[in-house]
Amino acid sequence: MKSNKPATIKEIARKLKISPSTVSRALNDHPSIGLVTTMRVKKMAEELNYEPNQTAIFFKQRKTFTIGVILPALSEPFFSSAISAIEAIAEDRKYTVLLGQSLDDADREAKIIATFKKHRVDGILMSLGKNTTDLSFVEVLESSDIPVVFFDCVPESTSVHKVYCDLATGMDEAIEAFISRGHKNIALINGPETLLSATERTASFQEALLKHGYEFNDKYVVHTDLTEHGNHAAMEQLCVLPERPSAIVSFNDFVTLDVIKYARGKGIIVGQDMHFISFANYPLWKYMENPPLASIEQYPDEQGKKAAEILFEILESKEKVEPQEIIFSSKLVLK
Amino acid sequence: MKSNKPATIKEIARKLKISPSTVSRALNDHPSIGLVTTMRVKKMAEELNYEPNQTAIFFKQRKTFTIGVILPALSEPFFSSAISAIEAIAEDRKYTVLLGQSLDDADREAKIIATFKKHRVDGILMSLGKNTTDLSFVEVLESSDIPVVFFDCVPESTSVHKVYCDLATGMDEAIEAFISRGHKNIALINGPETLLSATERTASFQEALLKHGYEFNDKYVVHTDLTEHGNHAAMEQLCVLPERPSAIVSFNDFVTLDVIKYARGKGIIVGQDMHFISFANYPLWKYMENPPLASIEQYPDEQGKKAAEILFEILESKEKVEPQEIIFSSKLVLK
DNA sequence: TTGTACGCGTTATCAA
DNA sequence: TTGATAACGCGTACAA
Repeated sequence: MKSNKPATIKEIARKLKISPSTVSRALNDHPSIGLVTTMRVKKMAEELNYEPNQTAIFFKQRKTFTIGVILPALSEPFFSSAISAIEAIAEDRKYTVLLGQSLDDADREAKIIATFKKHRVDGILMSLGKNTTDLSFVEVLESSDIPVVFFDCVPESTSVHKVYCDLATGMDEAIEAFISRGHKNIALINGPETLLSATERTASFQEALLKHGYEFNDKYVVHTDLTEHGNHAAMEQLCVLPERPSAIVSFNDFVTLDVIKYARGKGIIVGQDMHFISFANYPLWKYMENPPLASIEQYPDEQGKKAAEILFEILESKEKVEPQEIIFSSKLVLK
Repeated sequence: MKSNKPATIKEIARKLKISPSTVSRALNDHPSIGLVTTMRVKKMAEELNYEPNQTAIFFKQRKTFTIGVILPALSEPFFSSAISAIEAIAEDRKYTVLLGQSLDDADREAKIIATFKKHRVDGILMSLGKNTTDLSFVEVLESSDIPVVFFDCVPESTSVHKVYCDLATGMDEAIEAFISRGHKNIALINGPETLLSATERTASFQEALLKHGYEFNDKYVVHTDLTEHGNHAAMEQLCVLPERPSAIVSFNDFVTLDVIKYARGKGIIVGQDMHFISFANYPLWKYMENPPLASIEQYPDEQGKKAAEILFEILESKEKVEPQEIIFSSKLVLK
């Protein structure tokens, strides 16, 4: 078995009776070093199983070739897609990905950021947790010269880099799909009212209805706290309305899953008595016997890819990069 | 806006007209430093927004407080559960997690290992890809003093640390469940024959049948390459048998999803004409209208947790830790 | 109680 | 073409 202390430049130099700097240059193919010397050095390096100590190099060049990715939870297929795209880009650029799941907990989020900062990541990609209100960390990171690019769940501020999906286009297509199929009573099961993404959904829901000459009735907008119980309760609220909706847009696919299950329990036939469209485009709808009518794709991989590209653009550019805002259009995908 | 060059110990020392070593000690609450000095130093550190440069510390102590996790794909809920458990343990110990997805590609796997080695991770947790045959990297890592703990998909070697799930117990329970419900013709849709995990399944399938006094007929064992088409083809093979099986154990939940869909297309009613059990315990079965009879839980989080604990035990112990082998029992979970 | 000196592995600068 | 030296930021043995 080999020794566990990896060889260093110094050792090579000693064995060859030349100076460490010569060795360093030879290994880096510096033009000033003679061919013979270079060969000898490389041969010896090979023999001694030399491997550059990256921690020393990182330290010296003040760069770790590491980016941190912070997201709510990998259990959501949306985020596992996103991080896969990010990892692919990072690998191309010879960067490594540090992982942090916030689990929608602002404290955890803060901790992860602190850890990443300690580890001197070169940059951060982040999708905010649902409960994050304090965004002061952005400035802290900025003052440490660690760029952040947000994706999917992004802050309102215009002075940050962000990549996200415009919900309005998908919502509009959803409403249109429902209307063209003759639905009169269209409801929205929305997330907690405290969420920006929820208020956006309500706004675009209302707008889409009006645009198509429909009335907006706020009785048809209910809210869930996104727990199973909350999802069922929201559905219950809609079911007891005098004119029960026949078409429902819901906050996301997870809500729809719960709601469909609830509906089944009530004897409501999905795809016949009641139709669903939700956000996210959960990959397994195709296996369901009675899937929703459609899902609104938000392109996690495109978002991750673009966010990563922006981050690397920032890292590779010497000048300050102006805050970028990239907006993808969400899109209705029929099932 | 603050400067982007974080303050160093030297600067604090200069401002306070004391030596850097005193500052260092004060910041680390070294007992020999006077209370007043300590206070002054800390105050100045605060003012200058001092943050220890971890890359320097990592470099010096030859330790990065980083572990690498290599797994096939986060899109499998099994692995996203596992990595979440790992991340939780790592966070406790103040370690950070570097992510690498192999996508079942041996070349990618090798690349990731090389990258992790360059980054001088303190240890590695790994679940092998389906196509990995060359395990020589284990010795290479060992010679670099980077411990590896395998989980779930582990090598056969007895000289490595590994945590995995014994498939036989779950298989036995599955067969028993089928038999007790009166099934005579029980089939197995297995993965590629080249996979160790597939041969294991066949062996335990056979064993369980014999144990219950049933004959083993290899016509009832078919193989799929795990693509959608392969899954359908395997099912087709079973359907054309003279005595069509009424109960099927399949390689994993993804295979079952495809197969159930196929069965539906053929007018076969799942849970009536045909019953399924598969490995993995995919979390969304509960939303399915006609779910499989049961799923065999393989405890990704327990596996991840245990593997991480072993790794930290190795990292924290000064002596060599003997190769550990932890085997969880898989367990049938009725749906 | 505090300061001096050194080293971790590498590379850039300057000198030879 | 090569070598000596310094520096990155920190911690610590040794000296005072």
